[in-house]
Amino acid sequence: MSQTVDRALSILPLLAEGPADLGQVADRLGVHKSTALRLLRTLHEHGLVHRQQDQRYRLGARLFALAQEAVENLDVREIAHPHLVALNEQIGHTVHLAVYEESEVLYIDKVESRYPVRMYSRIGKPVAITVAAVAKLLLADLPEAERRALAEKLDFPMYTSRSIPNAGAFLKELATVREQGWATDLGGHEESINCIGAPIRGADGRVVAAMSVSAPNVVVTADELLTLLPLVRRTADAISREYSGQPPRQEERP
Amino acid sequence: MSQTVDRALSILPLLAEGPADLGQVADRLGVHKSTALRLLRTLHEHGLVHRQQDQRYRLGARLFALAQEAVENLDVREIAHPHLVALNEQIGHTVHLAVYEESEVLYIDKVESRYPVRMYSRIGKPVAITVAAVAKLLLADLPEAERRALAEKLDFPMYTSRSIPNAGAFLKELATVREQGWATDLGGHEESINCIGAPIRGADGRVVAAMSVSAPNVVVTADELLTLLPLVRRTADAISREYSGQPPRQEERP
DNA sequence: ATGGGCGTTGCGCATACTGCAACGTGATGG
DNA sequence: CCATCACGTTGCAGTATGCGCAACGCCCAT
Repeated sequence: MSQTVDRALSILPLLAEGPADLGQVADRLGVHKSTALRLLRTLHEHGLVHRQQDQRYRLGARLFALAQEAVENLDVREIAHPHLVALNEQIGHTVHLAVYEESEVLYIDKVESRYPVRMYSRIGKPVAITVAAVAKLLLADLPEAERRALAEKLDFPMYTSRSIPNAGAFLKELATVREQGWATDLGGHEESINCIGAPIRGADGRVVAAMSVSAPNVVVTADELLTLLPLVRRTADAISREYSGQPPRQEERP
Repeated sequence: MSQTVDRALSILPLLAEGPADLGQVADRLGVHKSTALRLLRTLHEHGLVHRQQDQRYRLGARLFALAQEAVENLDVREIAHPHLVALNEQIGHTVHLAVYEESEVLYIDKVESRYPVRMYSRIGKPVAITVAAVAKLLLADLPEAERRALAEKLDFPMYTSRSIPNAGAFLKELATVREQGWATDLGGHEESINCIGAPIRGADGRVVAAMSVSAPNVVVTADELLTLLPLVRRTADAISREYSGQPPRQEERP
């Protein structure tokens, strides 16, 4: 690898600790001042480093801009898809991916069950927001005030006898989901269908998407479905890691 | 400046647009593939670049971590102080700097008036949150739900006849402040004291602090104070630019 | 089978980076 | 008030270091 670049990049974590002047940078790099100066100049031209008027250097605005731009251009679906397919191949049931957008939860990807019995859902279609596992996961991560405001606005249709009936019960359920880090929908939308879901998180820990596995009673019981939970959570975590740009753990290739 | 580092850093904005493979990077840099490979490897070792399993490169987790760390280590007060002093020297009145923290607005810096008449305020002391100009500026930037939740919780003491009396009036005032980008307190806290304030924003546009200029009626009338508004706003903008690591505009050295 | 596209490696050459020493400047203190 | 120091900056000569080339291995598609 490149020595020059290596040295230059070593400056960044150093400046992350706090502002430093030329001498300090040169010392900690173990190079001559003039060398450090040239490196800092280059970093400066790219905006990664900012020079304050006491001449000391700190990290620059470009760093934020880059991180932000990268996040905006990140496509959860693209990253998640191979993982979802792999999971589907392993367990056979329908797998969903959903995001929260403007007070709605939308399916953005789906891998169909291998079994003949299928369920009604369509990519781009809003989710039954008061009962679906993915909806619970996404809403559970909202700031408390927003969560409460949204809960007040919602209708709570009784799709089945096990649907969540009102805002109070809903907020309580969200608290549980937030606590445990996974969610279920056991016959709350369609009497005979159960779901288990897990959240996908970005680099900052915020939930950016949620995935779920759905199966009808006739194929597996709710209890059997729940035994798949560790697998689902591991898949979601693997997607989270890859989405946030961290190296994948061993043995977790999709 | 350094050619190698220059090339390496040029890769970052390129990858911010989206994932790219080795060939694309080499082409856009105008260098041989082997060169691009070495640069990418170095970036990779520092975690700034992440390799997904289709072999393409994207920005890595370290970049996000650095950006976040940089934000945390930013000290608004340190950056703002010389600007506040310069403003005080120019206009003579008391200048305040305040931030929002855990449902409170706190003074974190103050430059005393040159005039004998002073006002009561202390660094670290919570601000009269329902009337102070700085409080309005900071609260006006909160997410709508949080703003409303906070307004409901607050008391609205009638310091003077012009104090804001209730949550409704307060939220309306915040909407105005949010709209116009500056705020006043005309005798709302102490009958004879007026304030004008402006927000200080970070790189992402969020309000990170607010500053204000205060003066008693006996020195300048409210109308006279308002003529200083452009100056205050320009100072706040200069601080914002420096805080977010952008180069200062000409003729705006503190 | 066979070709093309891709990432990777080893190597010789010269470019571009390094460290030194000297200079300018602004602050400190005797 | 000048001396001294500390710090950033500049020009330069030597060479370490990064460069492009060409060849290799691999996988996929034809």
